[in-house]
Amino acid sequence: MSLRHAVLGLIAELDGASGYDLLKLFEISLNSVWPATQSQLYGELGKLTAEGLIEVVAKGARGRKEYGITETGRKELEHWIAEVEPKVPRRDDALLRVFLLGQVDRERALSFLDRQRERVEEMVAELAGLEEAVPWDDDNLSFYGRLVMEWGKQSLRARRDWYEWARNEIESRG
Amino acid sequence: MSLRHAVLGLIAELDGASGYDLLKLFEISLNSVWPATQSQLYGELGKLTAEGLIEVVAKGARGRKEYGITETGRKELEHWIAEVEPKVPRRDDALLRVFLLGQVDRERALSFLDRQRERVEEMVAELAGLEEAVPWDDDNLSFYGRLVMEWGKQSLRARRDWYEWARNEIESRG
DNA sequence: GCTTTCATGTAAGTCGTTACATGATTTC
DNA sequence: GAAATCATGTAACGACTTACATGAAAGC
Repeated sequence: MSLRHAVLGLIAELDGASGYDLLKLFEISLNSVWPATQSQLYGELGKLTAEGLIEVVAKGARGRKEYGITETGRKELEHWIAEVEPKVPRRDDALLRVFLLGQVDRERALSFLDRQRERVEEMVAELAGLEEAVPWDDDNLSFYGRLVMEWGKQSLRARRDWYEWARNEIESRG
Repeated sequence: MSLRHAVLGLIAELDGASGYDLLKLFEISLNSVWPATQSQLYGELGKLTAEGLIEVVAKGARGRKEYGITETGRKELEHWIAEVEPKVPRRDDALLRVFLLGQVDRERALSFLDRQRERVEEMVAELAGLEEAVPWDDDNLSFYGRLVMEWGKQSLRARRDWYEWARNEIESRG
């Protein structure tokens, strides 16, 4: 049930937006935190409207519908942000492979870890590039977006270090 | 498509197992990497059998069916581990909240980050306790399980530090 | 006039969660 | 004999992905 709060939150931050606006904003801002497809988005907008959390505040050209958050929606959003405990994501494709690494021979295991470390390094570089490219403002979206991006970099660096360590553990194993 | 490889991998490691065996093993070993419910498991065993990646190798009391991995299954497993690139998990409930933290007042934002830092600290302690409680063997499952657990601890510590840093960033913001 | 961008909607299929349903065997 | 454990299966619902489908307006 997080997509709905992502949508609700962006509509609140933008002070009104269309499905199309949101789609663009998801791509550039929420893509690494809570991605959403076009089809999911329009579906959710329909449900949120039906439940009275958002409403159509204006209609534009080409069938454009601009949504605004309602009082009910704002309450739900604030409640979700501050009072609902987040669940910790657990599923991790790469770690599952590490767990099962005993099923392939030593050479392939080592090269797997080396390759993953490289991939992570590329991702760090990409993020750093993105950080420079983004025109950081001093609004809330920029401020909190920067915090989130900082987490992205830190966690990738931690992952890189761990891959290196794990590789050495395997190499020095009997 | 990772559940199937988790199942395949555990059957290979155990050298044969029933749905019930796997259910128990998922709970104690894969719970923090790739959790699965009973209903998912039995469904996947059916599909894997139909596709010839596993087969029933023995039948026991109470309708018990023991599965073994086939040659096809083993090839698919090794291919998936060593050659299919893992996808990086992106969705993170807690980070989405941080991104939208401008929607609640400063006080609630700070207390949110404090509470999350505390929760992470509890999780670190829990993991450390689990690590001591587990009877570490010197088989592959233990060896690689330990590597994965080490990642769990490192990433939680990184997250804790970040929560602390982010809190201070907000506090010192104009 | 043609292409791009804006703009919305729906359908099919997979994956995951929760709950229901049933029964055999072992342990106390 | 009752309770716990072993053991499997299915149904309903929600979330996510991919693909299909359509059309209006703006830019060149």
